[in-house]
Amino acid sequence: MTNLTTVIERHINELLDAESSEAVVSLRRKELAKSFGCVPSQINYVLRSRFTPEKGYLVQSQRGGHGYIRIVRLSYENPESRLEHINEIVGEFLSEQECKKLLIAFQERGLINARERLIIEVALRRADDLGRTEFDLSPYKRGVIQADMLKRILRSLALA
Amino acid sequence: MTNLTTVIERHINELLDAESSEAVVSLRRKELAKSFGCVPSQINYVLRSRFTPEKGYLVQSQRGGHGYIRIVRLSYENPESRLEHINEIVGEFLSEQECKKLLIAFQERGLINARERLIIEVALRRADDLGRTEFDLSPYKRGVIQADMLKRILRSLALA
DNA sequence: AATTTTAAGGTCAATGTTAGTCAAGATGTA
DNA sequence: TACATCTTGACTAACATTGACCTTAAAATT
Repeated sequence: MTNLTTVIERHINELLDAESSEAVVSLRRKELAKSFGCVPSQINYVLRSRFTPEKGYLVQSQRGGHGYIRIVRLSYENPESRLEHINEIVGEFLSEQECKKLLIAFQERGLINARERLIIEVALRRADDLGRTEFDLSPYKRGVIQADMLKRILRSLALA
Repeated sequence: MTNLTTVIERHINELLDAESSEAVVSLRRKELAKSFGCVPSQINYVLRSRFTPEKGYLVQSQRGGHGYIRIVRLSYENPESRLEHINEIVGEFLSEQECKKLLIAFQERGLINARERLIIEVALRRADDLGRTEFDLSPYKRGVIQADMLKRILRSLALA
């Protein structure tokens, strides 16, 4: 028994997979909620928590009569857009938890595999540990170093 | 009478061994703790001390309803068994050039691939750069840090 | 054309259910 | 003894679900 949010997430992903060309899907919030037996705002929660930019999605919507929710799965095919995307989602500072989340998301998107994730986690952990135990850096400064190192690694992969 | 942490560690490893294909296991923290008659946070201690990326494990978790802890084992072989060999090859100190040579050799032996080598090079170079520009470390000290980080990464991959 | 009605979607706060953190104390070990 | 490792529990943070109330856009009416 998995949670509803994940079930709805999978359903939307199936719809996207079925779109051979564009990977865009349009939904009616109320209908989707009804078919899963939940309140409409649950759909917003699914979108907010699962179809985020760092997971590679764009969400557009319109209210009123003939309203809709449109979900786009972005591909970032050319190196330029991948670099831009990486800079955008990693940002200037990353906590250890945020780092892990991002790496998991990247693995789920197929941008890195498990071994690569392992290497990156070990390197970042060591850098963080050195910063804490050897150089007495503040959590913020360490977060900046982590974000910086992660960006460099991801950028090098994006161009490879 | 061995300690609880080790007992729980063995239990999780048995669960991983039972997974024939992918060594992945999902747990409920509270249930596991209950079955061993300990507080839930003991499970976190087991994970933090025994299932680290340095030992070849990746841990993901989710809180809230239907929460879980998922453990992935990437290297079956106990990294400790090959530790001396890695220590011997890498040594206590590594110049940037020696690093590159070593990584190329590893790639040629098929122990890592081009992407993995790239990740490692970027991480080591960044660590070296930080040591030089931010902390004014001597070349020797930086070489020690590089060697240390490389050894940790190689151990995590349980390379030959 | 302006106003009202209707039909969408959005926001937010309350609640319940997990897991994580941290530090103090207990136990084991050199 | 001194140091490291283990154990515990109080407190914190994150995630999921729900519903009351808000905003927007199109259609209908005046």
